[in-house]
Parts: sequence; structure tokens; C-alpha cells
Amino acid sequence: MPKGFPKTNFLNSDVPEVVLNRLPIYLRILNQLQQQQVKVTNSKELATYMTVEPSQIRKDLTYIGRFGLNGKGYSVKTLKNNLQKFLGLDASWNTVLIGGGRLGKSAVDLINQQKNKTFRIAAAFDPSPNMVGKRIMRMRIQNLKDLERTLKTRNIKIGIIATSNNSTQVVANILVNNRINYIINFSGFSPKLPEYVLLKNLDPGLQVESMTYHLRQSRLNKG
Amino acid sequence: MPKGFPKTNFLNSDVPEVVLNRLPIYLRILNQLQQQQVKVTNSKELATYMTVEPSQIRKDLTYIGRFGLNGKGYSVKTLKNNLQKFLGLDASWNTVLIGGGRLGKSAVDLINQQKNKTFRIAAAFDPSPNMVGKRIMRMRIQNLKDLERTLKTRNIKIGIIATSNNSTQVVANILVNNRINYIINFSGFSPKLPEYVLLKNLDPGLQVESMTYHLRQSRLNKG
DNA sequence: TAGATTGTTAATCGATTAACAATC
DNA sequence: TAGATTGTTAATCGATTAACAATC
Repeated sequence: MPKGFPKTNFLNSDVPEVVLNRLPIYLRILNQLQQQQVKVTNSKELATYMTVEPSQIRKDLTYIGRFGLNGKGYSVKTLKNNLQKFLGLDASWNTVLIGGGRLGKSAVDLINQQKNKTFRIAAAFDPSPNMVGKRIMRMRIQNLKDLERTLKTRNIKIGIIATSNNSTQVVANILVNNRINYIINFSGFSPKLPEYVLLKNLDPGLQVESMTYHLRQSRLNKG
Repeated sequence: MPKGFPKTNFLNSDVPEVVLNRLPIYLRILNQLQQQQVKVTNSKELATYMTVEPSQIRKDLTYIGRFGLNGKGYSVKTLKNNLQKFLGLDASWNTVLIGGGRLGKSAVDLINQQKNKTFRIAAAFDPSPNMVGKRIMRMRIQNLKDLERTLKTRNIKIGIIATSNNSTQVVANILVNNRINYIINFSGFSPKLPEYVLLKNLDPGLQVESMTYHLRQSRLNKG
């Protein structure tokens, strides 16, 4: 994750964010192993999939509990199940989507990629009047004005912003003012928000624009 | 960035990866400021947009040069231009897209979101025969078998993988065997690759699955 | 049991921050 | 000039890794 952008010192827990960000990676590796019928793995094997030492994996895993089989390693299944539970991926969380255009559709596709339906899109909105009434994922796109009412009446936990950059801040404000503290933002603008709000900027540019640095470097080194 | 996944100790440079990952964030802030007609900013103001101290911003910026106006701050325009150049965003880089389905379309939409056309999709492929011949972004989707030839004959630098998980490794191997060292992966599977390959896993699940941990925590705290 | 791997502590490494002289 | 902010060094903080006793 591109760290930081706005203040997200969201620490109501004692698990360091660096560790928390590695846990989903472990989960994917465990899934892969499970598909290959591997029953038991160990920190050394897991480390071959990542840029970390086995000792770090062992340390990370102690945050979620002690599931190691001494002298053997870890049961893939047990570890996977516990990781999922620990990360809250065994539950389903209601979200609202704001932005029903191209970006919104892409956002939905990407979010729905994962098998376990952890993120459930409960309603969709758009700031643009001529988007209202269209459909996304069989849901009617509603007027942004009605977002507040939905947030007040339904058990929504997460807001997904997929608007154009100039709507991002307005939308984020509505969300935060209606006790939404978790925001996934696909737009290229990062809104300023109170520190207690956990904001994830998924704009891929953010992640990919440091790649070109290396590309440029290697070109310079050649010449 | 969710760190690591496969080994990508790609350090042909002396700028730490943590710093490199913050530079695109600075760039976005500078763009925002420029849109608001702000001509000069300073490390204190920039820090209000992020979870870092002003001194860190100053330190980060020294990696790209000394553009500060002593006693004044930084010219938004000068800093922005230099950052862009430093990151290689003033150039255009040819890419190939593999995967022309839903995920591929989403990938393309997201990549094209950014104004500056840094990433140019030069050709598209798909492992599935019944996708061949269809079109994505006005380009004809080609058979995966022809990927190798394209890589041999054209100046492609980056591979974008947007296949289903079970094709990811195969596709990645073809890319790497044809001297592609930069891979952007939208699929949910992270291929094992040589250390010198720079792989960015943009699977949003990876970024979002630590959010549910906090969500679960705050629910537990309530009860 | 011997061998292997965990869980955990202590040592190392690197990143962040505070402080301040240099500069406009 | 006085005031402000940079660039940079030194101090602090935290994360990674090595080492090893405990355990199966």
C-alpha cells in the first residue's frame, strides 16, 4: 500500500500496520498451497514467496496466535482459517459505492474479484444527475442527495469512492459526517479527512509511478 | 504498497523504496495545489496532507535535488516538473496487456485514468482462444502464442497481467523469458519470479483485506 | 531419540524525527 | 535586517533479522 497520503494513524490495535499489510499476502500464499494440495508448510517455505526472512514470518504469525506444530511447521488449513478470522474476512461488510461510471464499474469488478464476498455493495450513487436511474450490478444508481438517508438508515460500514477527482472531497465529507470511518478511494484525488478515518487510496497510478523511476534508471545506465 | 509478495529487491538505485513510494503522493498533492492556483508551498503545508513530519518531506526531496527557496518554501511548478522528470513520468513507456476480459478492461480503465499517457498499451493478448479477435481499446486481442514474437520485435518495457489466476504464472514466465523486467499484475495470484524482476501486485484485495481487521476490532470494542 | 522447526529474545539495521546552522 | 524555511546532521524510534532454547 502506498503509505500514508492523508493522516490515517488508525491505531485502535496493537498489531503494527506493516504486519497487518503482510497478512493478506500470507493468506494468498496459503490459498495457493492449498490448491496444490499442500497440507503442511513452514516459515522457510513461506519465505520463498516473499522478500522476508523466515523469522519475520514466525514473528508476524505470533500476533494472530500460536498455531505452529513444533518441529513440523504450520497446518495450511488451520493457519488459513485463523488468518481469515483474524482479518475479519469471515464476515460480510456492507458498503456503498459512489460513482457509477467507468471507474465505478472497474472498482466493482476488482472488488468482486475475490471469492469470499467480504465486501457487499448495498447501494450505489452518483453525483451526476444523468447517471441517476442507470444500473450497476443490477442496482439502480441513486442521486447523491439520497446517500445521507441511506447511511442513516442502513448498516453501512465502508464507502467506496469511484467518482471523478473533483467530487472526491465532497463525497468523502458526506461519508465521514455520517459515521463512515472506512473509505476505499479509487479516484486520483486523496481527500483530507480526520485522522481517525481509515482511507485506502487504490488509484493504481500511485503504485505504478515509482516503477517508471527504475525503468528510467536502467535506460540511463545502458547509455 | 503492500510490501514484498515475491522477491523484488530491485535496487539498481540509491533511493530507498519507501521514499520512492512517497514521491507519487507528493506529485498528487502538488497537482492539487496547482489546481488551486497555489504558486509556492512548503514542507509544513505538504505535511498536512500526509502522515509524515515536515522534516521527512524535506529529506525525501533532497533525493531528487535541491529545489527549495530558502526562507520561502518550494515553487509548486518547479517541484512538480522535477518530480515528474525524476520519476520518468515525462516519457511514454510501451506495455503489453494480457487478459482482455472484465479484469483487462478494468485494468485498462484504471491505468488510463491518469492524464499523462505514461503507460501506452501497444498490444493486447489473451490465453483463451475465444477471446482472440475481440477488441479492447480499439486493439485486436491476439493469441497468447503471438506474445513472444511481439516482445521480440517491438520495444515493450512493461507487461500488464489481467488474466485469471491460473494463467498468471505462465504469462509471467513468457514475459520474463523475453526480457520484460517490469510487471503490473492485477490478478489475485502472485507469480514467483527472479529477484531482478520488479512486480507490482495491484490486486485490490491485498490492500483492502487489512481494513476489515480494524472494522472487526472496532466492533469487538463496542460490544 | 535425533532432527526439525517453532516461538521469542537480543542484536542489527534502517527509517523517522528533532534540532539547528545556513540561507534567502 | 528579522523572519522564515530550507538542507542536513544527530538522536530516536521501530522494524527486521539472527540466534537459540523449548518443543514435538
